[in-house]
Amino acid sequence: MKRRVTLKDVAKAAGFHVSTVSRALDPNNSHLITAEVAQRIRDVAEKLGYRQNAAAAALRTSRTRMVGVLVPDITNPIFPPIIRGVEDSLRRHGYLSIIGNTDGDPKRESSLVSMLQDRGVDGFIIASVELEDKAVVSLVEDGIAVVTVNRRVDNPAVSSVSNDEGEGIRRVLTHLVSLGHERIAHIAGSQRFSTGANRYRSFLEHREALRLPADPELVVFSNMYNELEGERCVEELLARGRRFTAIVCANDRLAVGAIEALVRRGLKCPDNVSVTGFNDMPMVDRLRPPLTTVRIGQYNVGYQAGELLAEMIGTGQREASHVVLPVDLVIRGSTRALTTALPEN
Amino acid sequence: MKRRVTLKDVAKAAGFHVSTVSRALDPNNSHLITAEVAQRIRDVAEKLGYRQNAAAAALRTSRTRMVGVLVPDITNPIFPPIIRGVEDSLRRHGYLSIIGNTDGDPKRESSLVSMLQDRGVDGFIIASVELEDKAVVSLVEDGIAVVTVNRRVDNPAVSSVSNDEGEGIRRVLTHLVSLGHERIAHIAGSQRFSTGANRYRSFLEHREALRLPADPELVVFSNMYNELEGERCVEELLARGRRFTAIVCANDRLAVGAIEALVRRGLKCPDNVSVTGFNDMPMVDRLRPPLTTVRIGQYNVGYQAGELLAEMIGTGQREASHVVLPVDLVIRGSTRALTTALPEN
DNA sequence: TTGTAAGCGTTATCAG
DNA sequence: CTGATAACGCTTACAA
Repeated sequence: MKRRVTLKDVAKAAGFHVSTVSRALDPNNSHLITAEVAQRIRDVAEKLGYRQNAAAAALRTSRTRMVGVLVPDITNPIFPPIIRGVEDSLRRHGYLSIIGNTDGDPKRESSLVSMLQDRGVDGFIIASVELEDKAVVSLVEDGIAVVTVNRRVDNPAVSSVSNDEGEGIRRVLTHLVSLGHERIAHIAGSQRFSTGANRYRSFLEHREALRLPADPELVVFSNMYNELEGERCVEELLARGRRFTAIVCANDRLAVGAIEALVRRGLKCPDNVSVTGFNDMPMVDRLRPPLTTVRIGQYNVGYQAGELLAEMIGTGQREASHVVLPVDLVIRGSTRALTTALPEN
Repeated sequence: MKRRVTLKDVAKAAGFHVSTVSRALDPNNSHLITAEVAQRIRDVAEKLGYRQNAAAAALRTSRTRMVGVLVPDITNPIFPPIIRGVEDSLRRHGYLSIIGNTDGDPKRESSLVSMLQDRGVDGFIIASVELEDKAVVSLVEDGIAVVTVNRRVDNPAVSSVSNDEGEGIRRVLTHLVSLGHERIAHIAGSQRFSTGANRYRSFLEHREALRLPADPELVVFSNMYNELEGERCVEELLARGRRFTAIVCANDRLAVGAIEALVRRGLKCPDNVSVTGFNDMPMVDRLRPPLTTVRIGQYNVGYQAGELLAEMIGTGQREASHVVLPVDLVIRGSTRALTTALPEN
């Protein structure tokens, strides 16, 4: 295990001073150096296998070229493509991403944040925020570069890249209406998250705009975005005894659970009840029935967040931006035109 | 944006020297200090909001408490649980994980490796290795701590944590035989990967042990672990015109593609052909039909790899270990007893 | 048990 | 354009 080659080694071998070598090797400063000297130095460095010691550089410049990426749980299929987008973007700018799983626990989140701050990350991309997220807001107030992705904080000072949830829900509802549905239920996401809150608000808004019956009993709130909650919410919906012919779910996992619960109760999707999701996560096109859902550009939302953060770090600019990306309705097998026979549950 | 609190600040505030403060704050050295002094210092540090500057510590000790985690593509559903296991384990030991996607490209892999070495990571967990992986072997030869996870390198000097592929295939085959199947095809994984090679070898081995017909035309090799390749392989299998009543696929994604191609050709699974997968990745229990597959402990394989790496880093021990974890057969709907009517394709 | 001082490898400032 | 020098914040012999 041999000692790493340092600037000093290169300097000695090349016959120049370390500071000259440092400049020659830094693209931003190499123009200060005679071109051929710079080239010679680069050759020597290459030959010796010189690699910058990132810790030393970080200590000196107090920039680590690392960013922290916080997600609730990498295991949730929605996040990998987002993370991938973030990483690809950030890597192009020379940043490495450190990923942390918060499990949606604010305590874990702030402990992770401080762990990453110890490491001196240059910024944060956060997918795990809640609408009221003190940790994130105070990060921003301290002048740290932060971009939330997919979700937003209820504070315009925190930059974000998110999806056009309103448009997604509008497209879902008009699609269902075009199929003849009127009594449409909603399994809402947790209102602690901007996604849950926005989709719910849009549901109400467009339900009204489309002049659909506004029965509050047709909305049930989930606590988490998972299949089990989807099942529970359908059970609750059925228990309320209101008639409905379609369910708009706040995300795909809820929809998957919802369909499962319907089947268990002898109701078929889409024959008896149409169901829609949100996100178009991997595999939902292969389910039976394939899920009608709103496609978000998962990779892209991550990529754009990376770009935005890189710019904030690079320029030192801390003015907040809010990027909202377009969505698409993907019509598949879980929605169907209303026929004569309506279920009377 | 105020200056960070340093040891010196704490020292001044507490009325001790920085070295004393450093020791007091380091659990490994605090025993060298009068207990109450140590406590007082910790209190002051806390009050001032002291956070260690990791870059400075790393520069001094040349240990960063970061590890590199390389996967082919985080977007592939098999990896998130593994990564999660790695991270959870490593975090308990105080390490942060930096994840990189290689896309299965050896060039990208070695570029990532050197990027991470620049950053001075203390070790590597690599899920993206091929059987002949020069980059990884030379890493190990340089004395770097490396553990491969899920896959192995064809070199016993490289530590690994993997699954009992042989047992998995054995269970699959005996299951199929118990259902009356005899002419069993195999869609093998790429032989560049230990998983593909092991599962293929085990297939041959147990096919012989079970005295099944050994028709080489019943094996077709995929190039990548994805659905499209599964489809292609089934097409090839059908084109060969040999009779078969079951297909053992080297992994779940191949199986998903295989079933799709079968359906397209008017063959039903499991009615006409039984299909098995490997990995039990998320969602395959919700497909139609739900996939019979071999369950590996995805989280656990990652966790164990993290433990092993942490130990290697901690002790400096570089002797290779090879951990092989048990697997389970999960019988679901994609396999069925052979009935009278055999398809004659 | 605590203090002193050197040095990890860079980069930035200042001279020349 | 290049060289000398200091300093980033921490750890660790060694000295007291």
